[in-house]
Amino acid sequence: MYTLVVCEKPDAARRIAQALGDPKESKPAGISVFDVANSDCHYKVCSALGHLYGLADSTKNRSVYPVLDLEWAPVDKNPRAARAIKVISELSKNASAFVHACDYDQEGEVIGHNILQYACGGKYEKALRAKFSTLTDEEIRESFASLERPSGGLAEAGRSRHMLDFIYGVNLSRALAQSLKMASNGYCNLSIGRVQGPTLAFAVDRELEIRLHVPDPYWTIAAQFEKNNQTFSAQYEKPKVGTLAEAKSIVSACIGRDGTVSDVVDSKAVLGPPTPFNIGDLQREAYRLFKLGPGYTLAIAEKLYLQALISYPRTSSQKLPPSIGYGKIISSLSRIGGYGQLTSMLLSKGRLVPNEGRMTDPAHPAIYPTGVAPQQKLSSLEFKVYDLVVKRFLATFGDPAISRHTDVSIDVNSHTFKAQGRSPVYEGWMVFYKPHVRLEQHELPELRKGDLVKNLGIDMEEKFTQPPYRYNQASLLAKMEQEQIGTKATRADIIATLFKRNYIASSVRGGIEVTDLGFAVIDSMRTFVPAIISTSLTRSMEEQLEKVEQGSAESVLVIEQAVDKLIESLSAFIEKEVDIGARIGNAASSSANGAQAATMIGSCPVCKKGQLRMIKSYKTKKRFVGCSNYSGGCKATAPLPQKGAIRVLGKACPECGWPIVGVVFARRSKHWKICVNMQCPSKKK
DNA sequence: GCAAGGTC
Repeated sequence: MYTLVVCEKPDAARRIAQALGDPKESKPAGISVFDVANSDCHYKVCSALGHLYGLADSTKNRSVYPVLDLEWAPVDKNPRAARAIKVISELSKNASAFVHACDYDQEGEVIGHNILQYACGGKYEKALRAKFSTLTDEEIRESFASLERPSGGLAEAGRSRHMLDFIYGVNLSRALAQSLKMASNGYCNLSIGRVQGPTLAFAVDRELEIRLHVPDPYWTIAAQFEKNNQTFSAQYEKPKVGTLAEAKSIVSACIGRDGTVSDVVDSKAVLGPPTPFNIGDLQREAYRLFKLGPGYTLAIAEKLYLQALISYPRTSSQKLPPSIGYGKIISSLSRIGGYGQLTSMLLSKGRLVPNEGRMTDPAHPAIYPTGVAPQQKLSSLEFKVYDLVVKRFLATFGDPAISRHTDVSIDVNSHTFKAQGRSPVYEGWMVFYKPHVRLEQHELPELRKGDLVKNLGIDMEEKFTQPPYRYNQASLLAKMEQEQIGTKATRADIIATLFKRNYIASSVRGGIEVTDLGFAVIDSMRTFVPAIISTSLTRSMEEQLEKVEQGSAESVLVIEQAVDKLIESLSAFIEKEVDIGARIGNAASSSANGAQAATMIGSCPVCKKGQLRMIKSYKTKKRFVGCSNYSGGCKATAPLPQKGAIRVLGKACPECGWPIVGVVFARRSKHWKICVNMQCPSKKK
């Protein structure tokens, strides 16, 4: 007889088995099972692959809604998960006891609960719960020494969360699709949900801010001074001068007059080392440095993890417990090409203390390199991410960096100008994080209070207040983190879904633009189901589920209440269904033919009415030329080269009348001028 | 061809 230990993922099963003793691994149906026999107990440690059970629609018909009758069923489309269920189910038959050892959080509780209930024959309440905050040997042993009955409330809250998300998400998504069908018999893959809604709304709100932005003029004034044959510049004390008259009067008061140093303040700025990466930090940094999308970064990190080069990446922790063995990892890294010099600096430093962040994770520490040397050659992007993880890890052990700041005030005819000097004193941790960071260096001449400085010139410049920046993938993900919607494992996916739905699109500079379709969806939801595009739905859901967890609310009632509200919203929605569908249909077609991304390149020689525009196809993501009179029946199109920047030259081809565009490549190695018309007689020559 | 959440 043995105790069956159910874990959330294979990696966790392996660590738990190792912490419990000396495991023997077997692989029935390709699923790892670890056998650990001690003097006093015998464990079989097995593992799920995340959720093995999910909610299923009992009607099985996607055009029917509302669907409120849900059941838990094995996840389909994942043969490995199906095999895991089979293996666990088989192992449960001869088990005398059960330990629920999934991640100690709400989803982990659900994963283990469902396996114990559905695969092990209703063993959840009889099982014991292992509670750990990270998978270190000590914590695992401690958790197994103090096993308790599981909290049914936590599982109930988690299962209700699945229900609520399904009920809102699936039904509203179907309502959107159905409205389109009622209006035009069209079909478009539409969706909305508790996280998609607010995320799209963030982008919409930003888009509106940008559209409503009125540029306000202001003036900046800069002065050039000289001292001891060294020139330096200083800014007027007010960084923005509001009127032209004021700016002019300042310039005319100061022009040609030398200045006097009225104040010199020396200070030391200390910049502490960074915290170790959690997945969000890594995604943001990889975007900042390499312009890698968060989903891509996650995929690369997983690959590195599967090659044992880095620790488990899907973590929210910014902690590095000593049990991972700092010294051992750092000395192993010293044997991997290029890190020797950095690691020896750290190893000679004596005590190693990482600068940990505030965030924690129920199962894993922050992301760190394992010290294992890459067995196969990494692709250039894989290497970049790996190298970033290594350098970040090393940097967290570094000393604070120190920089000297010199802030100088210069008086010119009773006007004050400010100059700032920055000089590095001590690089500290930045040495490990090169080339991704460096101390600012900006020298000023030696200046003392009372010194005279020669005025070499004063310039004013008119500027305009800028609209806020568009979100990019990294900043939208950061906004989701800030607003606490989605999870570390799903945020990148949610953004990818919004792209896939054509709700948002990437502009040339990486900014996220909202398409007409995105606007139409948000508009309809704002009118009929405002809760679904607001973060307050997540907040109130969390509150309700907290009560379910504590046992002070019935999950059935919480779900019923949500259903009532949804039905109310849906009936109002259905009344206006045709109008909504028409609006969405129009928006979908304008998004699909790329009306937003159009750049005019010349007049259309075919219909002689429209303008030829450069369009990015939302389907193929490729650019091409199309006529603005497309809806009026002009089908003039032409392909474009997919690489290089297209320059609008405003010239028509003398042979055929189609526009000629320039194609410029980044390194200026090539430069073409081409007629876009594929059938142009000039091409036959 | 619908959510969000796990994980591979």
